[in-house]
Amino acid sequence: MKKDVLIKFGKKVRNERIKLGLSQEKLASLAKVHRTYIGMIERAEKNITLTNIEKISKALGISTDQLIK
Amino acid sequence: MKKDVLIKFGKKVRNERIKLGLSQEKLASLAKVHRTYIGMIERAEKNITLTNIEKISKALGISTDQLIK
DNA sequence: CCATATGCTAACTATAGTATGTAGAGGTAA
DNA sequence: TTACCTCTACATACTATAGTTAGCATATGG
Repeated sequence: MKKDVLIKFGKKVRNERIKLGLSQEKLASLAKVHRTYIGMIERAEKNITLTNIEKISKALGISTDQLIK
Repeated sequence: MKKDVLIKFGKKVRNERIKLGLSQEKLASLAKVHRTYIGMIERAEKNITLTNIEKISKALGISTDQLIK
């Protein structure tokens, strides 16, 4: 029931986060979203909206389309 | 209060839709979403989720990241 | 006149996003 | 061992809003 597009996105977020040596909590505060929300996104449990995709991509320092691709 | 990222996305959708000569209704049925929803997206009135971004990009025949960029 | 396309409102249902708390894994140190 | 950390998974409940649907308006073209 988990959508491929969400799984792929979650993996991308986790990879980029770890690459930067950030904890979920650090990334959350950078992106100004809740701590547990980052975990949910990485586990593909939530269907993220475009504005939050943008927030997270900025926090990760990469372009939005790069994070989707 | 409308977010830039949503305005940009809406314009992109409208441009691609018109380029293909599709009405909002035709695009909606291709993407399997409601007619008025396409209008709302193009007018940046809704904060679209990743799964719907994918639906619409597929209906438009372009990649998801292309539609975001 | 009629048909097609779009904007817009309003109401509703489903779910995104927030927040708290608990538990467990892994590391470090005494 | 035991006692702390830090990080993450996960459950739960709540609030905000995404997404659905119907209806009515206006514009344009046949």
